[in-house]
Amino acid sequence: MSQGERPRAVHVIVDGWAVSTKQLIDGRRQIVNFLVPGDLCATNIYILDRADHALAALTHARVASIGAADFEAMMAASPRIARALWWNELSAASVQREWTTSLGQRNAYERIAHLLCELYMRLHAVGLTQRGGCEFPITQNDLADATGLTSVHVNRTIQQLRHDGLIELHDKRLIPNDIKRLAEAGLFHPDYLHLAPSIHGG
Amino acid sequence: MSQGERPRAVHVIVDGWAVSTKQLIDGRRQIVNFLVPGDLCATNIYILDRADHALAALTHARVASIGAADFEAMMAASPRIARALWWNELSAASVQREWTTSLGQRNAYERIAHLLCELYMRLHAVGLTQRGGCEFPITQNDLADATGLTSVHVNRTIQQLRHDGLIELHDKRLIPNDIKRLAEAGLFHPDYLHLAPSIHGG
DNA sequence: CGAGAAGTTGAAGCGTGTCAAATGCAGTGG
DNA sequence: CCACTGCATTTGACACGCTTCAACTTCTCG
Repeated sequence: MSQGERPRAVHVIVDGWAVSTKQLIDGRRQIVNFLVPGDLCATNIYILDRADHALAALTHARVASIGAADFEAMMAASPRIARALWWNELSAASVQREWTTSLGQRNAYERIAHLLCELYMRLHAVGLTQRGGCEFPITQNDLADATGLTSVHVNRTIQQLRHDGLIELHDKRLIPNDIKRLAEAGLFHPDYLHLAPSIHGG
Repeated sequence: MSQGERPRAVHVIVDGWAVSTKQLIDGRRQIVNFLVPGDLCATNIYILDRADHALAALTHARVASIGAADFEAMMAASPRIARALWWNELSAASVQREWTTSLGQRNAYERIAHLLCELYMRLHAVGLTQRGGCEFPITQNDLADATGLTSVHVNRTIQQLRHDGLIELHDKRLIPNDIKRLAEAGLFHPDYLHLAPSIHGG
């Protein structure tokens, strides 16, 4: 999906990673969210005009699409589903506020620590961590676009995190060696993710 | 409403200004949105656990509250209202993404120009502009907390905007002298606000 | 008329950006 | 199997936007 396009369907990431991005007219690009398996996106089929952000796959990814009509029918048919969709939208908004806060208040080191924490926790919540680590196909360039830093500075900051024993990061895998200290370093507090309630509403 | 509190009601700003803020454990504060008359907030009564952000009045303000039960009844009773509320939530999310982009990609000058543009347009959309200007009760300190800058640098940047003839800002009033150039300076494109459709859905 | 909040100013320092080049690594084709 | 290509990562030197600190001024309002 491209920025400015009229969205036609709701997408669910089945497999793989994707990003949601916004682009300024002069080309600067901001990644506004990472999407991992289980994540919904483009719920804004309700907003009739153009999409304000773009979606792109980071890895080879499988994506399920639900047409607008089906989506609305689903919402109408089951209050339980409607509620779950509300819940999903609201917790996505909460994550977006946390990103705003990160970019506004945290420095490079805290920002990256926080982002790594968030992604690890989100993957953990959907059972996608193994042996204390997780897949991590994000390039330092993408991290730069997500954190509002340059890739050069991202590189230096990651080296610092490694040196401080907080993470291992290589071969597209992230291992938070000391997730507690990583969370402290990033002033990370998982509440904003609103995780845990696998069954919600009713 | 405080961060960490269990939200009880949906609020509507009837009159006056408010802010939605997030605070880090060490005290740093980020303003994640400004709320002007007509704005809804704390729709997250659906998220059962704690509020991830706080609400505070900036000026003397009148606020209407809708209890959770009434709110849900309203949604259930009228698909039209439900749809409007969805629309409201989705466009709020869009604004939040734009803020993320601002903090990540725009420099101080662009950031402030963009924010002033946004607020002016939002006020304009609800008929709260007069003679090419609008009320502007936001202190430079608040602007700093919203843009992730220091108040000192906000001050200098505003002086620059004044000097460049883009705005007048005094006595709690903002006058965008040249809104077109201000928008250009802030790389502002109003699409993300999803304004205009006063009657929506159906 | 006094006191606190908001706005303004100057000088110095630091975090992050910029530019440029080197290195490593995976895929491709000869 | 090796040259070739392109992308991701790493490194160094230098520049600059923004912060910090501290003082001063101007407003607001009881």
